[in-house]
Amino acid sequence: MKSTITITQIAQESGVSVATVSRFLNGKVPVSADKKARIEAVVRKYDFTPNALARGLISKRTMTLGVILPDITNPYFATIFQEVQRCAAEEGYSVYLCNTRFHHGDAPIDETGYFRMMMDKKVDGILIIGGQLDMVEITPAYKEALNKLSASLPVVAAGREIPGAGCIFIDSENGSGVTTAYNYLSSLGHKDIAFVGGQPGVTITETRLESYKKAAAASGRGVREDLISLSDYYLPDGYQAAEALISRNAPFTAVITMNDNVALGAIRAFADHGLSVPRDVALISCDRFYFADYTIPRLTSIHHHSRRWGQMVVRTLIQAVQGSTENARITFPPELIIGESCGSHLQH
Amino acid sequence: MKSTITITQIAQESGVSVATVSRFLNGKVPVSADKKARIEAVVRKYDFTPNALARGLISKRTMTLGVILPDITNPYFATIFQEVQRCAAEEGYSVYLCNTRFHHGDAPIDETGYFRMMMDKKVDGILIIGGQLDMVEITPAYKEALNKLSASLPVVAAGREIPGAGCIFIDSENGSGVTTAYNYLSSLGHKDIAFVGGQPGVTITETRLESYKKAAAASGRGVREDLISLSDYYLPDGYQAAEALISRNAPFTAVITMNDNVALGAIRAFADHGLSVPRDVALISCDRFYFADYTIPRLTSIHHHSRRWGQMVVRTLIQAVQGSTENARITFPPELIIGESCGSHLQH
DNA sequence: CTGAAAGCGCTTACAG
DNA sequence: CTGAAAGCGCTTACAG
Repeated sequence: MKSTITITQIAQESGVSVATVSRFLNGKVPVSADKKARIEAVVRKYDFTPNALARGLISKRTMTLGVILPDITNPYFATIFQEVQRCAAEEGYSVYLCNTRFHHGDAPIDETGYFRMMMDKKVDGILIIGGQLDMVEITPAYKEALNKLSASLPVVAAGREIPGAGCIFIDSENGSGVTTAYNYLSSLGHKDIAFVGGQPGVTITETRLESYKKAAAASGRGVREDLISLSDYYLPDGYQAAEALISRNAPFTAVITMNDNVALGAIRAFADHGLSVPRDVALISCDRFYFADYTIPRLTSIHHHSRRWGQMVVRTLIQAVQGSTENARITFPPELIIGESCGSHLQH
Repeated sequence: MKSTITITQIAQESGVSVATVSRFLNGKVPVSADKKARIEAVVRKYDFTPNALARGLISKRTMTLGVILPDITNPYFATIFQEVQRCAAEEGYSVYLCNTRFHHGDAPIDETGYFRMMMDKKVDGILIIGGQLDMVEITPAYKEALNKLSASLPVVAAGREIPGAGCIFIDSENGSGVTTAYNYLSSLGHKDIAFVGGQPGVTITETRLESYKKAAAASGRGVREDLISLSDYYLPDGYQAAEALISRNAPFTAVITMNDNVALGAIRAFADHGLSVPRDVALISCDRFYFADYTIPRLTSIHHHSRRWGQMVVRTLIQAVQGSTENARITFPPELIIGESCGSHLQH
């Protein structure tokens, strides 16, 4: 539309060379006071800022980051992304957001298309959260694409570590939250504790399930497969998984759910089958979402500090972009937030 | 990191000029079959794709869009954004996401900084949803920045129309949903209907409040200011606004809330004050969020079809980018989804 | 159909 | 401190 002004015109009008204008703009090399003043006046007159494309083309830095994640409508990812984008903006970076999963039940689209897109756009670094990365079985095509990606730019991958992929891996989950949840439910007297939600074949689900099984085994009751009802991460999944659990007629008095979406779905299903949480079923969830303090009942859940985690992840990425090899991988211990859904507030 | 391959190298290895490779890559101009084959082989060998920066610099099209919105953790925006990004990706566009509001209670950051960022990055078009745009009082600085922005690239602005700003304005709200909600509550026998949530001074709040007042006036009972309790759009706001309403000791039997976050907060506040929804208070909300079918009680709310709306908005933007002047502004009538929160399922 | 050349708007050695 | 020049990796008239 409007013909935009360029550094050449600024130079002409200021009576200096483009090189000097460039130096003024970048502020690294000293420029004499009088030229500085002249340039500044012209720059201000036109409200000039340099073309980031031209700048990126020659300097090999675009001040641009890419984030690839499954589903921004999932509060877990939204919270992390928001923090990532905020910190990035503070450092002067713009960030692309690429979703790979759009509707509950739909197959996710291929992430590697985004890899290509981001490489072409010459982003300075990429953050991948979950998705194919988090599958227990990685396809060779995905691994190859990831290799290629991380060979050409810094990649921070939040999820399961893939040996030899050349990314900086950050693990967000070690299952300790589930252990805490299990033990807390045990301490309230529960013996038959079910596990609800999460997609089989995904690392985070398997990790949490593993912790659950270990805790169940340690409790002396042993692992009971009929108390495990997997599905996926959304509300309808929680609903269905809870219904499936109920239909088995296996006795249970408590459940651990994969996240707060699943928890809401499960609570709803229980209610529709005449079971009240926490009166009939105690519930503890993972990945505390923003609404957890306001549901009926308030959720008791494991807080994974996703906001702080997002900050840490983006800082790691920016450091990698800026050439640091240091691997500032601080982890935050998950924290049990007591609400009402496990019924402990009813006890004395 | 890895030195990337360029069109020049592809040309050399294929034994053709860079111009021919470029033509092959763009597929617009015919290339002879044998050269095509040779180039194709080399391109495939290196898995070559052109540098989007260089391409954008010369062609003036970056295949990049910018989205500026208040808060991606708000399900309303997340749903819209997701649809925008999906459609954009289908058309080959990458999209930047810029948040302006990060924490409940924090002041939003200045959007005009993002305007600059997006202009520098030479995005092909920008979508602005809400934020300062939606304030009843627009600051001169904002208006000037918006003018400048829309003078240099296509801008689709979802929110209140600002005369002379040069944007394509799309209105998402005419208050008719609130009218529907009010009338429905009336038909259930409610006389004292309150309005809860929403930030004063924001167009969407004022528009809905206006509809509420009109409906109240039309009902014969008149507008009662003590039944209006504004605040903001988040859960804690719904909670506080509901508490404020209760504390006034003005009788009411039903409420209309600004959105489903506010609804959840309000329901929670009512519960904490011994009021059950829908037994003691009937509730209808706006901006149906994804969890509305799973809360206790299930929410009755006005569905604004934000997914379809997002599709329409991004298509309008892409058309504008591609030079269309047509203003494909289809609107979807809001739809009342009956859940349980207004208690109609209890009546016979 | 095709190549040589100009040019997009910058940055950065290089030589003063 | 400063300018002329080369160059980033492409596209696109222009002339065949």
